[in-house]
Amino acid sequence: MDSRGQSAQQQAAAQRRRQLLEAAERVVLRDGPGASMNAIAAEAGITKPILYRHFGDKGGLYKALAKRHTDALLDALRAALDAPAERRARVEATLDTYLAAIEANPQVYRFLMHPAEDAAPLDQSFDIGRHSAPLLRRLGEELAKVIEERIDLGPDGGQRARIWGHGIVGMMHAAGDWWLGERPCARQELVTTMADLLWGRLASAADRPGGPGF
Amino acid sequence: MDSRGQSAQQQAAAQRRRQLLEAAERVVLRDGPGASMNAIAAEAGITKPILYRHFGDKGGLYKALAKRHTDALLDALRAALDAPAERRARVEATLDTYLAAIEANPQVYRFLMHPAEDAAPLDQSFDIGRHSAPLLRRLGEELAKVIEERIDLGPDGGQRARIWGHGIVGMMHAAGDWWLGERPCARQELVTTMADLLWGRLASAADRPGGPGF
DNA sequence: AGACTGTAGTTACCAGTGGTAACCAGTGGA
DNA sequence: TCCACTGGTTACCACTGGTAACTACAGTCT
Repeated sequence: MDSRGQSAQQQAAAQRRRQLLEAAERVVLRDGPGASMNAIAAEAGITKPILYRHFGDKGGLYKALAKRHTDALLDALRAALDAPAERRARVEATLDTYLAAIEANPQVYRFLMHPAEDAAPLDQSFDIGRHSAPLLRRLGEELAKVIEERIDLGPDGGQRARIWGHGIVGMMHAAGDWWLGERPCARQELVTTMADLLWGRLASAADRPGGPGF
Repeated sequence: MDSRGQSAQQQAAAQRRRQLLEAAERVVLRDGPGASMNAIAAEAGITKPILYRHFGDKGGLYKALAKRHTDALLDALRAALDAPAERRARVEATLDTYLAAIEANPQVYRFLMHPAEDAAPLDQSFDIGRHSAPLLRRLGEELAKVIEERIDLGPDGGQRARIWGHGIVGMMHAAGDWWLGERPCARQELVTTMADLLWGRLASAADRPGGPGF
């Protein structure tokens, strides 16, 4: 074996795989998540069966395609989360990083959030959320880990941290999705307002005069 | 026209439509969101084309199917939101209502959240989130309305209310989805912990000893 | 040289999907 | 009796994901 522990053939195969993934990405960006395997193969200058040899099935291709972006996003978020600053600043930086990413290329993140409903016809077992949004799950778990490591939440803190992790990620995602569709305000304002929500301003805000509180 | 403003024929058609929807619901609950039009038609004891006469296309059927459940859920949530109690109690009641609903029949809500990626092949315009989760959008807007009506958020309060509305709904959804998959704790604990998050406990919690704060 | 093996690539196909055109049968009214 | 209408059907279309069977060319061993 050579210095990297793989033969020249394996290396060539890996490079080919990268080329195919790039072609697939071009097509998905152009045609949306419903892009067909035929279209992807054509873009790569080949035909379907070799795609299947490399990636098994469409899910495999999409998973490989997703991995690169999720890893990149996760790295960026971890960096924001680990920056040397006080808690509020970190939260805002993390939110802003996420929003900047989805703003930069929305198609990619639409694809990541809704990756190919497969729905095996004979699968009796009900698998809610397994294919729904793996990226969100990963983000939630990751955030939960950071929260648990850094904040003292008393007994059962692990449980609380996970709930908060998934909850905050969901908040970020839903608000970001809505914002991206309507663009009702600047990114900074969205970030500040969401951080305010996490800082308890919903609880401390005054009732509107003349009605029962929310 | 008769007392309800429709002929007997129209009335019969509406009833037929209801029957078809019930059959469709049975199939979707059994086979998941990927259920085929053929299967639905067979369950209703008929064949495809009359489904298309009634609902136009699959999206139409699914939209009609979704409407009933979303309306029911929205009503329940509005009731919890409007109950005569203090703010915290209302928030908890609303969260609990949502979680109880998705717990009661998860399949229905999985269907509502991911209703049939259509992705018209020639649609160049990028429509992030338009088909992704109409129910979540509706919930977000609804909550935003309630927040705006009842809480004084100063100038630009409408904007803030919408951000919070979508954010809170996203939090509720993501945490609920995760919880439903793993069932790591009782519903009540999830509700309390999420409400704590909204009440600013993330901001007020102490750092873990020996590290920079989150 | 010549045979053997493995791999990239092809064509041609399969079952099943959403969707539609054309037709058939019964029913009420002129 | 003939006409329009309506619920329903069969038979099809283009296309999808996925696969089997084949060709063509690389390298290797005898």
